[in-house]
Amino acid sequence: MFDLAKLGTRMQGLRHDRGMTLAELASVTEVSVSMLSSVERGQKAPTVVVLARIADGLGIGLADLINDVEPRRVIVRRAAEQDAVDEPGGWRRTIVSPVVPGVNLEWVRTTLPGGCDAGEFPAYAPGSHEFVLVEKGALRLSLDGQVTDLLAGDSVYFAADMTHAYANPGSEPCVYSVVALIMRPRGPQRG
Amino acid sequence: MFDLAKLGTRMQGLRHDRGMTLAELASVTEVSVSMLSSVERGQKAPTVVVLARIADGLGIGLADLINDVEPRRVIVRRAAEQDAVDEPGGWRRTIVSPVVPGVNLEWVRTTLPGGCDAGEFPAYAPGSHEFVLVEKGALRLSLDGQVTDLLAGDSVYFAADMTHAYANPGSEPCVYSVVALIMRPRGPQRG
DNA sequence: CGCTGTCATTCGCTATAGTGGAATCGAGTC
DNA sequence: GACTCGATTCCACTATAGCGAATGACAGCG
Repeated sequence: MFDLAKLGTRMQGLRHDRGMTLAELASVTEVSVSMLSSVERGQKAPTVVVLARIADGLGIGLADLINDVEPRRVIVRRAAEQDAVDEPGGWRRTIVSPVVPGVNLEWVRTTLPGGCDAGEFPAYAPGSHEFVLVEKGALRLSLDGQVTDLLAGDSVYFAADMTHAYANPGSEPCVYSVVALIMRPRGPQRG
Repeated sequence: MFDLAKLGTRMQGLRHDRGMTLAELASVTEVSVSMLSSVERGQKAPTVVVLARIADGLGIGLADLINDVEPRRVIVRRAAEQDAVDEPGGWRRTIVSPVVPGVNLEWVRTTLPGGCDAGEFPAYAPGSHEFVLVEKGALRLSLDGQVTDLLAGDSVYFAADMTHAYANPGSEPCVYSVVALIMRPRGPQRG
């Protein structure tokens, strides 16, 4: 069940952080003072439209307003800037998936020696997906420059239309599998 | 202004991806069919409470439903939070792939004790594909009754619109991964 | 050709979100 | 004390979210 009280508390905190009164927020959001007060007290459940106006008035995204209300079972990292170095070494990759006509799925199992960098891969066409499972050791995954460290058992999904690089930051070998659903680029496209 | 039509379209897409009807989603979410239909068509603005129930019924976070501007790009699942299911018979399966809206890919890693039979799975809809990689031990794969024995390192592809059964004929444990691309015809589906 | 089952939409009704206003209740301040 | 300011709570009222049931729409089947 959705925790209205928690949402209200969070809303009030954000409003106070900005030094706003209910009346001020009301004039910005076009939501009545009484409604704002009710929502902050968890006494009424706003519609998404009203909540979106409130979030906008607070200068944040609607999802941000909700994110902390719901316990997050996953970690989200957004694409940032591109910043990666590549240097191929003595690593080994195994193509697991047989080539099947009409199926654009690739399954590659890779073993990276300690300290080895598998290099950077270009962004695929939008709509491409990639899954990674670390079986052994540690893997450093860079997505458009955003670094994520993974240990054995960890798995990741990411939209593959961003540059992605794999490296083994540890000293012992790292074994990981990559399953990729690759979309063919439509029309002229680079990469 | 909040785009209700977009939210509705997204909701409907997610529901279709899961092969659910309005009635099925209604029974899971405790939201009436008519309300679901209205929201999908952008004709009504649900309250956060209702929207939270819908998101839950779709198996995603509320923020994910709302965050249409920026669909989730990166999802990390730590080893500690992997869903491990212990099936009767002493075998264990781990759902590797995070749930990604719009992507009907399933990645399951299974450990079968010696002599264990994981049982038979029904045929999926035509157009479904399945890949298997044996990491350790031996695996006996039965496809529409035809038996294939696999050893560590072996991999196989098969069109998943046939019945398929997994068993460990040896005495030592068998570890294997299955990547499945499932097409949704209709009706409830089981992994 | 109806009959039957399934899914989606529309319809009538009730519950409640949401408005505007006014009264009330603090805690300061002069 | 009187006055201000912000928040809360009442009120009457309207708009609409949300429900259950009826209605379409559309397939397969005799």
